[in-house]
Amino acid sequence: MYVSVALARPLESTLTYEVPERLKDKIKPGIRVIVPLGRRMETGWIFEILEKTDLPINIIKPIRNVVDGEPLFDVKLLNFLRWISDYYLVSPGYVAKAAMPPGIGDTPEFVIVITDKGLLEAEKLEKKKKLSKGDLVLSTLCKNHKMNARDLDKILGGEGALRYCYALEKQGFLTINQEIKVREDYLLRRSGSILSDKYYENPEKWKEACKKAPVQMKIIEYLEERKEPLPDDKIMKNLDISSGPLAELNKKGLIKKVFLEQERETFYPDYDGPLQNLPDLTDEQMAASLEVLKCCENKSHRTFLIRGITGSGKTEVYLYLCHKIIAEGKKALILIPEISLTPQLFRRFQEHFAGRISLLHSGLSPGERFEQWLKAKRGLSDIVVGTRSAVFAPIDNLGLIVVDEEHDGSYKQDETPRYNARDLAIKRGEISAAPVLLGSATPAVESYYNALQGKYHLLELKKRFGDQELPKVTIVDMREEFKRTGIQQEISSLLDDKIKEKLEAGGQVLVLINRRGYRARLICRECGRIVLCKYCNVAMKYHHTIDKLVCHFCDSRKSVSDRCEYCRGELIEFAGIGTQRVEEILQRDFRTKIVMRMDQDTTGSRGAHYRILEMLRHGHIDILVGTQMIAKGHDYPRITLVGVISAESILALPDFRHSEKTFQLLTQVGGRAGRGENPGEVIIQTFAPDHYSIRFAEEHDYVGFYKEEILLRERLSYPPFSRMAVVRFEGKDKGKTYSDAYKFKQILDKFIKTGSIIRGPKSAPISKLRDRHRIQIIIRCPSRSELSTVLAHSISSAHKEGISKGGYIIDIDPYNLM
DNA sequence: AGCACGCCGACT
DNA sequence: GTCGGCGTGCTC
Repeated sequence: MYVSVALARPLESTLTYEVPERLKDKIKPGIRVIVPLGRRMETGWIFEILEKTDLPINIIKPIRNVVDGEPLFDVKLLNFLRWISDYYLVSPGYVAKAAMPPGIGDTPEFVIVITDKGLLEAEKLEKKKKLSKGDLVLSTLCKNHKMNARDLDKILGGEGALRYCYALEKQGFLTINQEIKVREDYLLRRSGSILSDKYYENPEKWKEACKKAPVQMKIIEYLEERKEPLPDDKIMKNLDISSGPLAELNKKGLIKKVFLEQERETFYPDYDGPLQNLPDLTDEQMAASLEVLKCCENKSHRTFLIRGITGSGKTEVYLYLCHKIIAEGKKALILIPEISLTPQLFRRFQEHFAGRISLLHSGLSPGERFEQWLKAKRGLSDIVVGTRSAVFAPIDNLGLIVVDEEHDGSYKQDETPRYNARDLAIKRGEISAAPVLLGSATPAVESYYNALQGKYHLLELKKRFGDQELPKVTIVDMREEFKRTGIQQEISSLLDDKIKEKLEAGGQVLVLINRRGYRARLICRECGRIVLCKYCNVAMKYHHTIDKLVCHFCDSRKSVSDRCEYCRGELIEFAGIGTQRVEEILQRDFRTKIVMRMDQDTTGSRGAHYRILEMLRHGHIDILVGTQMIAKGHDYPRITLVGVISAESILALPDFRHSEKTFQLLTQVGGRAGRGENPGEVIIQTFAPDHYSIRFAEEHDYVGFYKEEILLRERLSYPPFSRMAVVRFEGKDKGKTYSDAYKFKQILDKFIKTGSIIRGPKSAPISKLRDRHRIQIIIRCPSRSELSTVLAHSISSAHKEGISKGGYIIDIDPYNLM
């Protein structure tokens, strides 16, 4: 009997191990095992049980041990993980690791033991005057015969003691073993006590014996009364004692130690109001819901895209559907971009399903997260709400998956395994035969395109809840403003006036600044155009050292002129302005008002987002200045004005989605205005008022925007029209083949099948490949040793590396990397 | 990833 | 010799 085991190492596939007789009945798919890998031990996940194997028998090693009593992943989830591994070309073990709740882990440890021969050798050292590092290791071990590698490092000061140990092991002076400490308790259990049989055999005798120890007596009486095992910490707390007497009773054998299941206090504010039932839906909402339910009846999987304008009440649709599918005994998974930014959504779910929700996100401690994971695993939650990693939540009988704000970039995981939780959600829905709902006011271009193509079913909510009007949007042309005043102002006179007006009327104001404006892009003061790469349509960065503009996508270069090539206007360096600065200006202009700032600096601590938003809600803030984080879906009725400081700033990012992101941000932040009785207004200040992303946002014309953007993408072969492998070949490869070239080729093959695309400047050695296989060539990598570094830093920092030798570099998922 | 092993150059 | 710094190959 064999098993295929996924290991959290960069291996292309699972490895095969033999199952020893003694472990046979403990083996099931989804269970973790400890296996030898090279000279070390690793924890891996059983993916499959195999009757036989084609591998030569002599290379197969046996499983050392079994970690779990029951599978962590069911078969559907395992298939899901396998698919991800294949699709994103990552090691299956990495995927399994990502799907694990944290805090369940195991720590491998090297243990070094000195041999008799080693002891003899160490004696000789005393005569030696100067000791080498190896000698030091030996003499240290002579004092403590058994040590782990970390402690050895500590004593010797520095790292790498193991290296000397290997040499010494060869000489037979010591042995190196590896042990994995498995946490039996999983964090979920804590130690408890119950009176032992020894006590019950003769209680009176023992009570007598404990007379002189009143505290022990107290414990015995307490345990007798309860007749069930009690957690030690609870006993200690309730009787107000320390652990001493408990240990003493244990020593006498009067109590028995047991493991108990951890009960944990809920960590989020509990909702104790009345539970709400089916929400009242508008005709539009009802029509959308029924479409989805129809799909549920047929048990067919289908992906829906709900395009609902801001304030149209997508949440009601989610809630309605959740009620319906729960009534059928099924469960729902709700994915949200970032919990800290959307406390309101979670609260809505609590109002309906309190007590039956699991909440999973990275802001929780490992223990809290594990608790929530376990609750879902045991089927105690009808609803799981969570951020991207919650797409792996252990839910049996899934009846619905919702991806709220599906366009949001935080669904992308940009560390290995790289994935987009939105796409995974669709796949998971397919595997579970559950409908998937993507919801957004501003869908990703790819999603919208998929809907137009009929791949997703498009549902639209065109009316705002309670017949609120969409805010009136006004663009302030900052070039005019500059010409008129002669000075570069942060706040235009119109915005200033409007703030005054709205505050006087008792409203609140949001001011959005995209802080990521660098000084190193060039913008025309006349026409507002930013210098873009002619191949890639992304902003080029100005490099002072070479006095040239460089494209961070294709590395093409361009000399700098003082004048704009379209209108001969003066080119200036694009200067981003900070939130702090704007906060100061506004505070100066509106002395009596309360101005607050919300950005990375002011929301560093846990719960800071929530605090600021609560202040806003309770009216303790008049003007809130912030970065994109203020744009996310909260709903504050008193906000009547939204100001955007420099709408074009995103356009200066080297990102082919810059137009899309601009349109989305403007639409989203504009949607914050006028959620109450008073209509809202939006003032957009910009140097590029004619840019289509800004123009269509002003007109609330999303169809127009998507049309334009899709045309552009088609022309430039960007997603959704291509899948791109990001590959760079630089210089000669000196006849050497890097082992990663193989990997590269694999990926290449994959992309040939899926139809990739080429663009970018010519690069001789690979041009043939490019013509044949249509690959975009982007990153350069000097050598394999820097491959991981370069990958980790992704495109932009790859350019900082000095380039000498040839090499290949790869990163495969365009949605993730880009 | 992380370890083993080999090669090389710097320094006793 | 010894030590440390790369570069490369391999893990059932």
